[in-house]
Amino acid sequence: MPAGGLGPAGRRPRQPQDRPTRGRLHRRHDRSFRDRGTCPPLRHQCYDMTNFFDHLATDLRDRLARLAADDAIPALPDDLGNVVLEPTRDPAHGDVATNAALVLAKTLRMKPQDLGRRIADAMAGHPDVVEAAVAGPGFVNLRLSDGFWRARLAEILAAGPAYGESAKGAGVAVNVEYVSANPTGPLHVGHCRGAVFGDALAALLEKVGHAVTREYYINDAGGQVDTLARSAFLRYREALGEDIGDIPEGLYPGDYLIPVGQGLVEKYGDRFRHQDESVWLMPIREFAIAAMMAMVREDLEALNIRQDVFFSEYTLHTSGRIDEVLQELVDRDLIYEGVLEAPKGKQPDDWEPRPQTLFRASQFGDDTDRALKKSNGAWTYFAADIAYHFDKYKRGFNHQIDVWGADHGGYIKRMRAAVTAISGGKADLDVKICQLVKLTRGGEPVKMSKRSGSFVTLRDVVDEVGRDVVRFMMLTRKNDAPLDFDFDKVTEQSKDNPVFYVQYAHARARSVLRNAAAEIAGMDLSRTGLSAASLDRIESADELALVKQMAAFPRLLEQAADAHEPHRVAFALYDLAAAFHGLWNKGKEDPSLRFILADDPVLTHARLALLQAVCDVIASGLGVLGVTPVEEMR
RNA sequence: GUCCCCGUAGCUCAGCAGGAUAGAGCACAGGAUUCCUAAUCCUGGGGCCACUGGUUCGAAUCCAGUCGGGGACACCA
Repeated sequence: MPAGGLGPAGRRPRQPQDRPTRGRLHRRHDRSFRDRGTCPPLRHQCYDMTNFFDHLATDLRDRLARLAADDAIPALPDDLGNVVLEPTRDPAHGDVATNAALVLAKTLRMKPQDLGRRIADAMAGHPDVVEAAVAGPGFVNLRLSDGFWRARLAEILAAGPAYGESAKGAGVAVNVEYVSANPTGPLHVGHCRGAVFGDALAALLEKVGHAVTREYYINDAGGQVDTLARSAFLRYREALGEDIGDIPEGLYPGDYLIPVGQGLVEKYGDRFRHQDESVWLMPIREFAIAAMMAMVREDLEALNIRQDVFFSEYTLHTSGRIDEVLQELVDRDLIYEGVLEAPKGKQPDDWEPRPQTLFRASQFGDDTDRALKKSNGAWTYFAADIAYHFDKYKRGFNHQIDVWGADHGGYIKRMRAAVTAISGGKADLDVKICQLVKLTRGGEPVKMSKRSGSFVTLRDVVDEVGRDVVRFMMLTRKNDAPLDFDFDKVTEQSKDNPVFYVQYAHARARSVLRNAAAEIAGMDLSRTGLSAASLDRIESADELALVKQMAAFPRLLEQAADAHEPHRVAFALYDLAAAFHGLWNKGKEDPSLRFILADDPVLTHARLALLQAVCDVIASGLGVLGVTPVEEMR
């Protein structure tokens, strides 16, 4: 959809984000993923080797069951759903804590403190637990042995940048549909955010074991592509030597259509020049859409995005698929002819009560029923979208995510309603909304682009600041929060700039490893060599804190994936970078904390292993975001 | 009028499935460099988590309502 007043005459220009992305919202209480039925009540039961919280949680549950079996505590309830084992916020409370005693106290009719003491005693039997204590209102705090943490460090080194991959998703198929911009012009910044978000989310879901399909819905039916065809026809006449003057209101003025006009001349000569629109509209439309989609793919390629499926809306109309799915809804009495009430408040001037073909969306949580046919008899966009989501369902996607622009928020309920209806409640749809990107340069708003005729294109941004910067920056805010993007700031080499900050941490660590290789002869700095280092020499509190932080990374990935929030990965990397920079600078005050110690090659080797692990975790996280870790800053 | 999102430090924002004393950056004040990149780090002041009620062992977090900001509201895509 065009931005900046290019919409069909008489309509309010749409937001820069026409109908871009689409996706799935999964509010915290939306339990679609959690209730897959594959996990027993206690959280994170389906565990993976790298998420040690799972191991401990399993162990906790076993020990609770044993306590009950030994009559040390009353019988447990079936559902331990609220019992969690999580990292402590304050290191003074140990490494991990469980609320088991607080949650179970009431049903077991015990005082939280008493229950907590039994749990603590039981957990003290775990070989890695060096301290188990009841604290506060009844938390059980556990401190884990240094050896336990060193084992996690070894795991990171063994996994490398693959660290954090898990089987939690169990190969369950998820369809992520994103970008889905109308094929009427180049992608703009709004699409850019949705593109990066969707792609990172897809990668995140893959990382935790889902079978992900990345998809793009081509809106190649309807009035906008006709407008595109007319705009291309104008450029066609121009390519034939006509002076077309200014582009009339209502047509797309962008320069990007000039080569399309030339291409049309190459293909068709002057055959259409004096023909009626009814003759040239379809062939030119087809040609122009193909050209636009080629351009869109190039733009996405610039961000390293390659989607698996490009699905044409037009084919839904021509293949009878819409009639097919709607017939199913008719059979279930979910479609009727009726008259909608006029919306209150802002009423359209041309409103007239009229019988329409309506879908009973209100039976599935929508605010009102929704129209499926336009006044001219054609299907509405929504009707086609139902068929599209039905198609996805039939292709085996019980879990669907759409990533959309902010202006499509009002469309979410009906689409979710439709997915529920067409799947008989078997499929879920989460729609993720991406808020606007505010582009600035030195604080001043940036709005125009020559190439597009109005909006700043995705290409403008990527070409100027680079793919990695764009990708990272787009994820430094939660998707539903507006994002400021300042051309000057994002390329600045300072702590202000999170991209730089994280990349610098990686580069710094790599730099030490390179220097070590040059300075210290005979040390094996290969991954296997570092894995064989004497990790028991990692013993300072700061170093172990860094290890603990990295060991929490797989869990963070799982949680970010469950919440469909890839931005959490970006924030985690920032935190890890901060911890690393902090450790680094301690070496300035206290030289014994430096990584390279000429007089202690064994300790040096161990610390270099730690350094390699930092690189691995950063690389792992950046990999999810689609950002390349750098070896050095330039 | 209805629906959705948002409201946390002066500013921009995190806050992990309800958890213990609410965090970071910027800005402000002070400090650290014979050193593996000071492109960094450390310390400090700063908070009615918009408001009111509710749920409970416990609420910034969940629920209801109020106020304030943004967005969307037949047939467009």
